[in-house]
Amino acid sequence: MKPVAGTRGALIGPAGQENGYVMKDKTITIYDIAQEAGVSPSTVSRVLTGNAHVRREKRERVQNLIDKYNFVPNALAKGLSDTMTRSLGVVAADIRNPFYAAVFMACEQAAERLGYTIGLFNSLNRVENEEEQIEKFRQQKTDAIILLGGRVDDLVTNTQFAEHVRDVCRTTPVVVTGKLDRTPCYSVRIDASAAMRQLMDHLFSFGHERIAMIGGRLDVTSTYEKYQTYSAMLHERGIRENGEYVVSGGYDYQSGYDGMNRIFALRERPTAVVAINDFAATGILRSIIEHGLSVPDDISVVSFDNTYLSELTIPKLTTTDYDYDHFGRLIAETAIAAAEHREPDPEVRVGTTLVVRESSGPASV
Amino acid sequence: MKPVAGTRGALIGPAGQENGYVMKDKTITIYDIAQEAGVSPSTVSRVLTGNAHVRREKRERVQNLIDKYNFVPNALAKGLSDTMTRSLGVVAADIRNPFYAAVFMACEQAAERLGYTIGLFNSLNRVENEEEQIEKFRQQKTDAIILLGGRVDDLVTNTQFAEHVRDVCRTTPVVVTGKLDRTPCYSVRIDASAAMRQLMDHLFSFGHERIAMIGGRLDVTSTYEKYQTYSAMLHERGIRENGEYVVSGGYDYQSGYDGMNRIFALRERPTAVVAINDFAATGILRSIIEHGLSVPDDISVVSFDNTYLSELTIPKLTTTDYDYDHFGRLIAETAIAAAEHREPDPEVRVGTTLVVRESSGPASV
DNA sequence: GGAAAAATCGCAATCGGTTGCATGTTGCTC
DNA sequence: GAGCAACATGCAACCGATTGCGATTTTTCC
Repeated sequence: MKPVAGTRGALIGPAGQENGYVMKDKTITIYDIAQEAGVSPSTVSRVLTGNAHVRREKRERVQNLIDKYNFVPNALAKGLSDTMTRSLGVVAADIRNPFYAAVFMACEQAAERLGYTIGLFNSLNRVENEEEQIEKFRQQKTDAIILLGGRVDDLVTNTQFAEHVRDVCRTTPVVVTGKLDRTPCYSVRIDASAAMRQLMDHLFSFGHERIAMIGGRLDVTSTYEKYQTYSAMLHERGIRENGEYVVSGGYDYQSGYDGMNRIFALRERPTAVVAINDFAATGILRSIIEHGLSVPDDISVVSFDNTYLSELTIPKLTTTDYDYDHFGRLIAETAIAAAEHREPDPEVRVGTTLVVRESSGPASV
Repeated sequence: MKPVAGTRGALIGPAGQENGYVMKDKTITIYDIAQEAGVSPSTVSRVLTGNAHVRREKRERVQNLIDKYNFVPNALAKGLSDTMTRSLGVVAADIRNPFYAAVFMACEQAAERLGYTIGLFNSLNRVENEEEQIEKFRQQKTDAIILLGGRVDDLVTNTQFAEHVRDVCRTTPVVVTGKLDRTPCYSVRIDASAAMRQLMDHLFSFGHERIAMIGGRLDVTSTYEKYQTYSAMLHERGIRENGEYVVSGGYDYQSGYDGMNRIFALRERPTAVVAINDFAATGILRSIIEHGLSVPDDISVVSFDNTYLSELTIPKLTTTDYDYDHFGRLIAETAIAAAEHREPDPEVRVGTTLVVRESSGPASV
């Protein structure tokens, strides 16, 4: 930037406008305000931050100028001298997924209430991207970094990724919605196990015994926990676990659709299926309809997440809800508390609620 | 921040770790690198930015240290002296809406490729929020601000909002996906009129004449354009426009559902309905099913946006697609070009493609 | 009324970079 | 080998805030 002629704090000229073309106004600084108010920049800074004594008369004089010029302090400069930028960096696996969108929103709202700003980035689940963005946030000196889904959940690539995160943790607190072993970061996550329990209990109460589980990769922590619980609960009831009923895959429509088609290839089909999430459930619904059966009369379908998808399918889905506002708030609060060295609980799990809608019913004979 | 003892650029100590507790590492700066490399900070800066001559030997010496310490230049400091932060601020109406999510993602990907970072904020359509966030971005000195949907589309509150935006435009380029009259900001938007034309032609080709339009507020620019085209095309065909067939409302599931129920209250029902977007279409589908009719046999349903929703409904929706990657790229490129004073086209419209799926068919008798 | 305590407020350093200017160095040309 | 352009590199100012220190003014209290 070219140095401005004269010393700091030149006079504030009239807003620039030149023969039709918009001209950038000179950005005004505390020096400008200070000069016009006849005080020192320090004083302006003090009325800005508010935590110091300034004589009433001067305070008002300065405040008026601030209002008059619609002055906003430069966050970069502030961050530079403060070491606190009051900003959080979020890396989300895929913001198009309604689950992440909901969490992000809640998180962002909470952060905002606490006076923090949020930067978002989508990793699209590519590791390089994720690491790259974490670096970018580090450059920007965000006070904390939040990882929504993505690699934090993946037990396989976990090792090398954890390595990187571990490195980052040494300079910036990191909170993840998954589990990263032996890494000093905060974890705030859904109690996947409890959610599965609710779903299974619900199905049992309807007399289901042949229950399938479709979608999700077992190397993802939350999915693994779900499977563990699924398996355990069948055993508790003395029901033989049928390996063919567990079809792993992804977390989208197609995975649900393909998975259910696989199920239909079996000689004995289940009376109920648990989808890994609402998204997959929609694919499952489609497959069932295409096979000429109906939900829940022939087959019950339940899923996780209670995103808005579960209300717009036909039939509406029975799912588990997480109170997104609460979830998001916990994430934001944890991140901020960590940023402010208030040592938050390093591991928080949030509960779930069963939401019964139309897609589940008594087991067919 | 407490001043560090000694002069600038103390020696780099070993990574801090203390009886189990993680300790923040000292953040290293170009001064540290400079000292250890035995050169001046200017030189380090020069190898960092790359656009200056540095003797090969020194360049390598510095580069090695940068790698060794995994040094990342402080973006705040850089932004302070540069006046370019290479960051964009995005204010989205509601990121949970798959349309905005898709646009945002595309936009973000494009910006990233161009070396820019993105900050996101959700206005949830509340004006104060929107203005407040714009201010926040201004403080952060983002090089440009992008407004996705929200108030930029609203013709009513437009006046006062435009006032504010006009103010912002004087310091930061603004690009909107709508239309803001008499405001010096860039507009990149869907050709809503063309999209409607494709939908109507498609329906006409199936012999439909009694066509309803459900959802959307006429005081929103894009919706108004759609309605204008809808109306004009009926007239072209010499079809009398039935006022009761135009049911305005919101842009969500409920609006579609309620709107369609209203239609069913009429004595003569339409043979086809155009939903304001995929979201509303899902509600319409529900209403039709509940009335014991089927799509598209009894009624055809078409909509706008081609979000992933249109593929997971039963039946899958016929909609208009926008090539989101292209759309997002245009937005990002416009914003960046403006930021770099390269005067981009102030008004760009992106075309649409009809995607025929299962929800439309011949008019029933 | 006078002294100590408290409130004001400016100076100047600092955060971590970038860059114009000035001062060498090198390399080329003839 | 002289002359000159291009290259290298350091110094110091600057971006726009914050803040400790110390000087000055007010208040408060006996």
